[in-house]
Amino acid sequence: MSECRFRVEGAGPGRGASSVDWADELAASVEGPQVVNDSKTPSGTVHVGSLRGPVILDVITRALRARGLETTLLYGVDDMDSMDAQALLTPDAVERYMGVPLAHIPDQAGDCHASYARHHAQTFIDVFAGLGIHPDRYYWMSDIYPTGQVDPFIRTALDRAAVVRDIYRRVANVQHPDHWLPVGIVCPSCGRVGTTIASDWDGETVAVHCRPDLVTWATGCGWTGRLSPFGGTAKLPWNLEWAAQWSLFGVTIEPNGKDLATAGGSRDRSDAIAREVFDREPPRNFPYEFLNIGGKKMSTSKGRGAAAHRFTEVVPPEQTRFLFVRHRPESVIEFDPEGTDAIPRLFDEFDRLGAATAGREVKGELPSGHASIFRYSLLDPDADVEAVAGAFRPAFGHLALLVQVPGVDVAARVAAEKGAPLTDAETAELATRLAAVRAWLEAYAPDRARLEVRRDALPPEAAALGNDQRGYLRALADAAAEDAPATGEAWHAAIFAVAAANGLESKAAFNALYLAFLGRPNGPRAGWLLASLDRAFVIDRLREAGSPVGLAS
RNA sequence: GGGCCGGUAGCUCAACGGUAGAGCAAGUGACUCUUAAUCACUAGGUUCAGGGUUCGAAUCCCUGCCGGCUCACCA
Repeated sequence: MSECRFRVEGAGPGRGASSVDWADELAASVEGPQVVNDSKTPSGTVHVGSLRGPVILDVITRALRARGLETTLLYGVDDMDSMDAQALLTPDAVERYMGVPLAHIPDQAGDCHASYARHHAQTFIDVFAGLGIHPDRYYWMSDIYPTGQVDPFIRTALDRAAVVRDIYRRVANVQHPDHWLPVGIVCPSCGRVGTTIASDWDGETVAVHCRPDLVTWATGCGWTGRLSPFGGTAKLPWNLEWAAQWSLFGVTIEPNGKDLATAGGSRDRSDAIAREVFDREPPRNFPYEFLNIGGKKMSTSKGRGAAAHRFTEVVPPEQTRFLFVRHRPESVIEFDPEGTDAIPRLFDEFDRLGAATAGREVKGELPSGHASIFRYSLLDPDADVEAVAGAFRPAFGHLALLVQVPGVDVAARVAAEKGAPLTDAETAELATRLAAVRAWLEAYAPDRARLEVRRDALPPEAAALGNDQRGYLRALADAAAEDAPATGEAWHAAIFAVAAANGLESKAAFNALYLAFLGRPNGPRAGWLLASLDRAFVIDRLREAGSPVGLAS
């Protein structure tokens, strides 16, 4: 099954190209109306990496339209492909449905979808929509075949079967038997398509045998007979189906992932079939690389790289788009969100390019084409880029700290940082980021990003406290016992007052407090942190941490 | 075995024929001071190796090494 298929010919973007120049260069190199196409087998969960193709597709479409070219974006669902992975089926369904077209398998989730294929296609359609990717039309091969639109291509493929076999042998080094025909009949007895083999084309019908041993992953029922391959009783094998789609829909540009782009791979075969069997020049190709997680291919079974819908819960749409847009398509993207600050950095870089796009001065060098990168990352293709870029965006890392401090009015703090009330758009952006921050802390954040008051016992890290700091903590405990500070401000004042009275630098004072309560040398606003805790606990902990060396437990 | 991408500072990457640079991390200091903030400064590189082309190579060519993905059955 394909991850997804997509790739620009001759040229991915050349070296030295600006980061989004690849899309603009492609747009500049074509003339007339364009049809951009991709299709996917709806076989299961969508990984984050499989979003790269759709994002590239969408950026290309936007670039073409920006140039004023009439452009249609198509997305196909190859739901006549047969089920070939047991793991995707519930155990009781394996026997019955292996080898059956995905469109003919009941929805395993039992949530009202018409079929297995519809269920899974819907999940990725939803994810696309969330990323601002809206194909002009989705087409379903299970709908297309019964209309008879594919029949002319099936007929041509059968008439030129020898040419097809030759292409397979020549281009892909795959040797089919001389009687093999390039068509997959849906068995009228058991409904499987992956187990049938057709032969003896007489111009109207083919001989069909549903073989128990044709493939290892499914068992045919043994049916034999003759059938017409038209009107939905059959499907073309993948490489021919692909080429037929190009002719059927007039596709002019079709990117594809590098799994298909390899020499002798699917794209080469389909290109040859388009030229030699269907007499049509294949669309412009545009190969793109994958997304690796921690140097490895992503895989949910290895716990790496979440499913797309889960990833997008943490990384909002525009940052997800940005992740893909800012790298050239032919470069592998290395991204490891697990236990790293990769996600906060992604936000920081997005914000930096936004600030630069708004004309503000930013630190560091900017990638070439940074304004385009920012623009193509936005959800709305018609957004007012200047206005969006100029909006205030609180730093992800800072929010991650604020949300963990009890009693903080985050919105007020953010407005204070901005120095002005937030606009409606900024308030909405803040809400989005807060949700992302919470999800990140829950799912990906490294431990060092998490704050936790060590209520159960004095953190071992507190052993590093110096005697001056211990004295300070004891003095603060005494002061707190006497004055009973109740508010963050009162605690704050007490922290400074006691530090001054003990001749301790405030930096060392805060350091002592963080070690005593959090087991780390820094943290959130200490006065407010202490005020949020039970006072008796605070005083006990101050005394415990303040015990002279040797007496501390 | 074939194809593609890559190997530049601790990490992520940029320079793509003209003096090797950023961000983050690290270190120092400042802010009469909350601190994962901000600011200033510092340090850190035989650009994987070896040949070649060139006035000049991280960059172009060849060879090799290393890493990753991918294809070779189906889709």
